[in-house]
Amino acid sequence: MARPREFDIDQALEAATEAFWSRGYEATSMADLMQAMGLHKGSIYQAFGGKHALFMQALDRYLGAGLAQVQQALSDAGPVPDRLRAVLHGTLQDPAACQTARGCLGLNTLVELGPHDEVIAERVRTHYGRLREAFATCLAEGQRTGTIRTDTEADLLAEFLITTINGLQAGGKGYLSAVDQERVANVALDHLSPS
Amino acid sequence: MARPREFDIDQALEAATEAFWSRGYEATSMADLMQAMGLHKGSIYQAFGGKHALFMQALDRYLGAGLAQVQQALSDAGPVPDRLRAVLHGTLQDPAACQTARGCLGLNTLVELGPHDEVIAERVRTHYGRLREAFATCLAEGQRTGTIRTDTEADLLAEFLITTINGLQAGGKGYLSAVDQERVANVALDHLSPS
DNA sequence: CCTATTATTGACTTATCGGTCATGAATACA
DNA sequence: TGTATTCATGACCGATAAGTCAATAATAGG
Repeated sequence: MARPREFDIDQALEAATEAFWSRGYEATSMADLMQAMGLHKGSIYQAFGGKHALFMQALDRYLGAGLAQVQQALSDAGPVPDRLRAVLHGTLQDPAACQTARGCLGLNTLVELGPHDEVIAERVRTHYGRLREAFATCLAEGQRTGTIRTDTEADLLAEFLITTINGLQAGGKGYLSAVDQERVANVALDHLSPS
Repeated sequence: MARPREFDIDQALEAATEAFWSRGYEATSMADLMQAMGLHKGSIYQAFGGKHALFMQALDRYLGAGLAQVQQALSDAGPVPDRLRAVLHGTLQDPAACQTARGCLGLNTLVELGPHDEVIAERVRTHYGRLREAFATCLAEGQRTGTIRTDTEADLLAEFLITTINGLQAGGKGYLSAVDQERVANVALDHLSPS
């Protein structure tokens, strides 16, 4: 029995995510967010509780969706190496093509806020933990079916892949073209084959 | 024939580097810099010309020193794999041990400012270009002496190594312990051996 | 229709941002 | 010693930061 909200929470959160994604946390002002979300300042504070709280909700939404996407791609049918290749290639981006190479919001946040914001660091930590689990499960399957080398634990190979992805995301923000990213990704993927 | 400067430029620049390194560009205020450098605001503006100009000089100094260090380590005596291992291990850091895991200022800058500041992006781009050259030269030597695989170009292997390093630097800012970083580094280094 | 409850709006507050500048101090050279 | 020149100092500036709040609007239940 009250006045109903005039905007969609999830849609507003997505708009906020876009803003944080392209500019980073510190460089995104409330004015930027107001414009991106199409809302007045008061509405944002009432619905989300402030810049930091808004960022957390946007981050959670982003990480959750990204994780689900990866989990699905990794549990597809088809050979394990193909799934891994699809996931890695799916993350690439051309810094020349995109006006602003946003990279991955998770990585951006890890680098910008990881060492200073313990609450956010915790979220990012558990996200990368889940990501590692997803990769490790897929890699273990590959090890059982003979398409992935067995002389290294699946968990470690998973961490290696995530490290590669993060390195590629970083390179894509400035000095690595999409083609070069793909070449490097293939080098990493080659390393997973049984010898 | 004028009043001499009372502080050391390079020392002040190093203090500024420390500040930018631990907090990032946006999150470091002029007040932070004043405290870190032990200088009054006017002196900083007169000597360096403003926050952005100061950051550029600090970044140049940092990247130059880092490149020289890597170049020296990569042209050491001893087997090529040992040199590469030394360089990779030299970049690792424990996020738990350090209060604030600063990572690498070059990577931090690439992620924070790469897509938005063309002047800085250019510096970072040429830095990573030189870094790739240094690694490629060392890797090519290893290929000639039989300690590095020859089925992949040295340039590509170099880019792969830099990608790994950047991924490790990122992981070290939040979710990867020094031990785990070392494990992943070893996986990447294993990939360089001839089959 | 009345009322309780929540949403919207935009003016307002306080603090801090990067940056400027007038003043006074310290030196080298004449 | 006088003077030109650069340096150090900190008060000051307009702009903008995040955040607050009182007034108004819109709904649901009674």
